[in-house]
Amino acid sequence: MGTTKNFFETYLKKETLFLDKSVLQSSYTPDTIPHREEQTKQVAEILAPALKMELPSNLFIYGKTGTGKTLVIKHITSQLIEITRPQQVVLQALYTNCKLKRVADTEYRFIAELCRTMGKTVPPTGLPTDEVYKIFLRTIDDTKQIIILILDEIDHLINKAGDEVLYNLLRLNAELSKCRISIIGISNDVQFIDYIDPRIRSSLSEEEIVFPPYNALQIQHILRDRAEKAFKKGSLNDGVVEKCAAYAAREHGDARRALDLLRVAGELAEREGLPNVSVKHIDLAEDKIERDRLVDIVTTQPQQFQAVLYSSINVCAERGDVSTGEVYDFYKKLCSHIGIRPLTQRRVSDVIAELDMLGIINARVISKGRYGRTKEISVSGTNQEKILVVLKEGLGLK
DNA sequence: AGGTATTCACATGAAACTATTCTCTGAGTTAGG
DNA sequence: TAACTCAGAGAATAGTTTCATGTGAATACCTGT
Repeated sequence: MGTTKNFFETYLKKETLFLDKSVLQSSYTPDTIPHREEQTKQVAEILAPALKMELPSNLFIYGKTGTGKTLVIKHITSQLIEITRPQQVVLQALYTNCKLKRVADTEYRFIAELCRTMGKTVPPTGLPTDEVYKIFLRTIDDTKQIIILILDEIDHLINKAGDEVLYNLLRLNAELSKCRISIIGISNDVQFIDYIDPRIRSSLSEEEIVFPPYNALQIQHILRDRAEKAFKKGSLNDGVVEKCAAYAAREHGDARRALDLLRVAGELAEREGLPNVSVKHIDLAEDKIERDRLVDIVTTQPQQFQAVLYSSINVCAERGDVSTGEVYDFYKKLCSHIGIRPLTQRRVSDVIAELDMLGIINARVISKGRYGRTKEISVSGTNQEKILVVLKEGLGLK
């Protein structure tokens, strides 16, 4: 008790490295977006007609994660709304992230989500889908206005729900009398547009803008900008920003990642009670971020997934690369041991594929000729111990 | 030796089934006037 | 008679199971030299 109190007291007294940590968080919106002037201008030009109550073209934006797509769009739409507020032009920007709200991965839920952002309460299930469409229509069509619908990570939505959603959305304008909708799609996947119906494609991407990745220098610039606000003077050693930028540039110029890296490195240094962040903290930070990510994913997996993962790790530890069948055998024994009903091999095969997608294990299909065709499963294990602990916890093993 | 055909051990697909959540509807029930 | 309750029908989703079909290449099996 007393020691905890002491700890808190010294904690409070301890010098912090940060001035304002929130500057490094992904929710932070800077006033200016460096190295995105060109894109900002393009988007502004495309959306400008909305000011005169004309419908802007539909827009499609590509770019890898952390290239500032969302930032630019949010920035511009909020400015647009700011300007229109005193005038009689009514403009609304509806922003939906199709991935973050992982509930919105079917057509029904997606539309329901839109209704909810409009302030309507829609039951999560129980209504026919077109009923929800009607609710949405009625809600937006009661005033003369322009709506800019922003669909972030749209590829996610289409992958799960199919492209009919888009078709219906695009057709919506025909059924509206007072209100007009313009759609902005944002996607990480550059090839995504090739997979959807050409008719939808042409009307959805009347305009296209590509956000190229930042290069190392640009990331350095961004980092320095933010670091100046986030950290106290002189708390970053030489080379820290450079190294952060280099790491992030290696990963297709992801600025968000660079910022995370810097923030976590700062936290680590601070926890050690050091007066400044040094290069080695970047490495530690990268390790920590990866480990946290894995542990987080694993704990949130359903029990069956955990069981399959546990089996994979164990069998792999025993004899290196293994096949689906071997994992399945172990898995069946595990199930009877802990008393859960085993899934079919068909399902386990899918589960393994999904675990592979999550990056927890590696599975690739190989043919061993006469000896069949199977997945070759391996576990790249730098952080296995921690994951195993989590798994045993989740499965109720000693 | 060179060329086909087999064959293994799953992969991959599609459809159908189960369980669950949630709304809506209308019949039956209740309580108050 | 109005208000309330409650079961059942329907809509929708997640997670499987069942059934069916596909598949890459190491081997087995030919064939003709």
